Amino acid sequence: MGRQVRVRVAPSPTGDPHLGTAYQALFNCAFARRRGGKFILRIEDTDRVRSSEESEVAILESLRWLGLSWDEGPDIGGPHGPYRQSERTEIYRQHVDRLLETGHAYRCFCTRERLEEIRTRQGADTGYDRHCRSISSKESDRRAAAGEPFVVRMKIPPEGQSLFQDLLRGEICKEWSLVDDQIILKSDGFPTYHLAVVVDDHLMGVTHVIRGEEWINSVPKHVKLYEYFGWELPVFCHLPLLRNRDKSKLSKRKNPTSINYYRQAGYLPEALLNYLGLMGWAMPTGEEKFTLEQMCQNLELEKISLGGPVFDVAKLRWLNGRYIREDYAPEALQEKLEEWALNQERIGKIVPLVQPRLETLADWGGLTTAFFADEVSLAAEDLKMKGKKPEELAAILQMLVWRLEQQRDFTAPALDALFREMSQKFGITLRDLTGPCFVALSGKPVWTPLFDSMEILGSDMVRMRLQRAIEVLGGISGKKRKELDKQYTALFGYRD
RNA sequence: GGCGCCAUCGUCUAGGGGUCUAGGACACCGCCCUCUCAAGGCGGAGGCACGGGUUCGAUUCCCGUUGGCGCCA
Repeated sequence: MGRQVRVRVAPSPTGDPHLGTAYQALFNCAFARRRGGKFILRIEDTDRVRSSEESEVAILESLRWLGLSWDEGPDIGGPHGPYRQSERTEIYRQHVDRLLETGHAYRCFCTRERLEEIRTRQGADTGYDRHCRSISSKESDRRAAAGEPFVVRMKIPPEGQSLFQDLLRGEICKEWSLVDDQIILKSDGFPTYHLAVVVDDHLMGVTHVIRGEEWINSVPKHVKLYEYFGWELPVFCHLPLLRNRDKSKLSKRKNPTSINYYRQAGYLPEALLNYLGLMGWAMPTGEEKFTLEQMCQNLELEKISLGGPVFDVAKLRWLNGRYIREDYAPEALQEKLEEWALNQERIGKIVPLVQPRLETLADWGGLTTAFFADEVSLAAEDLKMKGKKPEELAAILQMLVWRLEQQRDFTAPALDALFREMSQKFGITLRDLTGPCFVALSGKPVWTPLFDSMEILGSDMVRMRLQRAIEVLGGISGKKRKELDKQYTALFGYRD
């Protein structure tokens, strides 16, 4: 039992802080503590287009809110930094050079056109044809020096099979002939996930790679890289994926996945974390309510069950209720409520919005419930847009949700501009567009000013309520969604 | 489509060759408590996907089928 246990969670800062990240973080963190090891937080921001600092900040913030803490990370540093992949490009480049020198990797100069041609010619099943693998290193150096753009690919054995052990699943076997010569360095000089994860995990001394099941298929490549570098393998442990009610991978279309949403919706961090701990795992006693501390004392990775657990909000609500009932004296609960939303700051923002609409002070209650609620009750007949059928309205709302997902500045003036732009592009009036939004967000056609109200509600709650309105309108089929996606791209550019 | 992973009540799970008449929790239903509703207590309905092996005996082990999910395209 030589080395100290070191584990990590490695989120990509490309969007809202996701429940899945919290889930992985929880099991990694608990395992590290159980074994007296270290838990590392690393930011995987090699996707320069999609990564943002706001997202990174939001992720760290929400993990902290949940009560998770890490021993090393971009915010607190540590002996194996930097902990942000974008700051480690030089390290990756050196490692790629090393593979190039030892002949385990090669430069690929193929153009996008050529790659597409291969794809159409060979059909979907086979990947890259290894065309550039035969270029001599002298020739390769010359072309690179001449400034020709290239990516670097790792060499995969043409035949045989890859065998590796997964802590939970035992031996896993995969034919090499089915594995592509994976790109490890992109043309922009940034590494791909596969290289970065291996280099970082090794350099950071990671002993156990505990992550989502979605990565199982890429383990052979990783194992090969460890071999090429001559490094000791970590233990691989692939956890099941959180699921929607229909068993598909948890997604924001079908469930709120943003941790911020749960915070806004009045869930307690300890309850949410506890609930995540119930996904795939159970206390030896069977007790369902437990603290992070108790989980740390009892976690056995081997006991994790592998069927993908469905994230069931109803049970989360019940657990949350137990915490509220059992762990808070009325005074403490009052403090919680203040911390949540019943505070001067939030109420101070709402007062000016309702003042023109109050005839008595008591009108406050009816006018402001939507600010202190999770879902609002919706009547389908109130959700309508002049001259549009329900499914057309649903489509417009869907594109609005997509547009809002990309909106970082969620202040009233910015939302004002966004709505004007959208209504113009849809060829409808601003009023046409805002009408159904009042209903979707407040449950009623009449409310406080939309953009200011949206700012107060926050992006996560707004999107969740719009999403729900779309469902009330009958939802959007898979086929329709694809069409909409195209239409959206034409109007607003790529999303995600 | 190819490959990989997975499979206990609707959902989360316990169990793992005989103790299983398969245990608990959420949700559901009924009763009790009670000024209502919750909460709480008691009870009910509800599950080992299917087919072959192995075995004296499989829900538990092996193989196949089916189904689900994921990854790649």
